[in-house]
Amino acid sequence: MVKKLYTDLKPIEEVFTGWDVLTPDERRFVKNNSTVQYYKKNEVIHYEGDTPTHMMVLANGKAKVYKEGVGSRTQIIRMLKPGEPFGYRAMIANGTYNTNVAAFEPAAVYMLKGDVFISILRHNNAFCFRFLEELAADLGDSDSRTVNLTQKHIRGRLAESLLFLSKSYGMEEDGATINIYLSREDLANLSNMTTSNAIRTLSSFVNEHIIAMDGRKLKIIDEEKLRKISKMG
Amino acid sequence: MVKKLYTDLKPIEEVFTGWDVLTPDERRFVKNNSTVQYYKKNEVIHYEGDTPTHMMVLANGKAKVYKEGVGSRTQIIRMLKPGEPFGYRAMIANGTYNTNVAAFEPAAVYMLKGDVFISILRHNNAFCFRFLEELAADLGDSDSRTVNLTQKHIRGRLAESLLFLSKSYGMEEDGATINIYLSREDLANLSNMTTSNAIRTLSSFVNEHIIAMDGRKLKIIDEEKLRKISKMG
DNA sequence: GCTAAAAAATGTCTTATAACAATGTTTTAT
DNA sequence: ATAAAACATTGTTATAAGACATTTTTTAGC
Repeated sequence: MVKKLYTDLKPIEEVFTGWDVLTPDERRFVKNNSTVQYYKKNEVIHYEGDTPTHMMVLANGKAKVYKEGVGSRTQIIRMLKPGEPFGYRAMIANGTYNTNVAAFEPAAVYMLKGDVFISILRHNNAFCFRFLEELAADLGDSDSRTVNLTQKHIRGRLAESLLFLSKSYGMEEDGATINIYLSREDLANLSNMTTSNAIRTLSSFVNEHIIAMDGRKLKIIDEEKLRKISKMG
Repeated sequence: MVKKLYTDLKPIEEVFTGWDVLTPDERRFVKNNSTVQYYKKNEVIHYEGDTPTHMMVLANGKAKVYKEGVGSRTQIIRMLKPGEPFGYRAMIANGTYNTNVAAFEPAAVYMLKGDVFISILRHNNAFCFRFLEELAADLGDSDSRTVNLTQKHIRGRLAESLLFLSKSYGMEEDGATINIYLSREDLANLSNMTTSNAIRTLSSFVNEHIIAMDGRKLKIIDEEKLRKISKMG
């Protein structure tokens, strides 16, 4: 099983497009200083407060970036899919991790030594610019997210999460089932609400024929309506 | 008056430390492609949705970065003080402005042509890295802010805002009065609450001898208690 | 396959905070 | 100096969403 994963895994230079701009030497440097780590379902990849040591790229699986707030309430900040880099922000900012990251499902993570990553950032301008773009996009998203989570009402927040998940992870073959299966609790933590309210609101959406549910499988029936609810707040 | 401002103004290379890493040629390039714009109290510097044309640095005055959310509710995302760059995130992300920026008080803004800014980013690695650090720090702040604004209760959010303002803008000579005078509405928009509730909560803090008020002048009496309230939520 | 544990579902009750309204106070403009 | 507008204050009411409790269903471990 683990062996199968090893052979299935695309090499680090292929999963993440950011390496495109590296010289052959730099590529070798990256390859020689990278390892793969495997994580079980629900296993934590790094904790808030820890000192970052590696720049990471999710090779496969799905993961959540989250923060524990007041009174052990959890807020999911961002979600990761294969090919996405993470864990590097803290290193660049020269601080500790600001968030936790955990795998939703069995995951493989490429880990590039921190000093190697920083060294390339400092020498290869195109590579540096590439990450500048990445952070610029993330910051815009984060600011929007702040406003959406604070101002929208429950229905709007949940509708937004469903649209986000479907856009981010895509649909299954039927073209309607969202290609990620979250627990109600995770869905609640993504949408800033209690688990009970996530369940209740999902049920309302089913009654209103906006979505269909089969356990954790969520199918979007009326995307237009969902979009409207998300927009209205 | 305007003339006085002109002569008082430090040159663009001095207000913002990011230029340190430029070559003499680049410095000249920046100087030759920069202008100064003056804004009146409450004047908007740029709007959400506009296409960015310049990288800007607040030369003097104070400004707010904010978003209009659902039902014309406003959320202040960030506040600017002299020497801080802004308006460049959208340019790097190759999109439109995600936020509005407006001056709290009469302000002077250095404006560097966008293509010049991008060109230097793409050629000077140290300069690029400098902005990478800037964005990395801002993203960490934004993520924390999301959680604080969604999970803390009203008192916690207001306490946090007061601590933030005092740290960010400093104190007056008395060592206690916060060196920025915000309207109740702005304070509310910074703290994600209605104006009425900002006023009510400020009054409670006064009754509890945590702060003292004199119009818009806010004096922190018991910082320890404020910190505790902010932490507890 | 059975038991224990975790997750989902639902109901009821409470409360924090927004919404609305009315009045007093300070700025600003002329 | 005066009127108008903006801002601050306070009270009352309504409600969205959390807290808590209970039951049902699903999942995981042995």
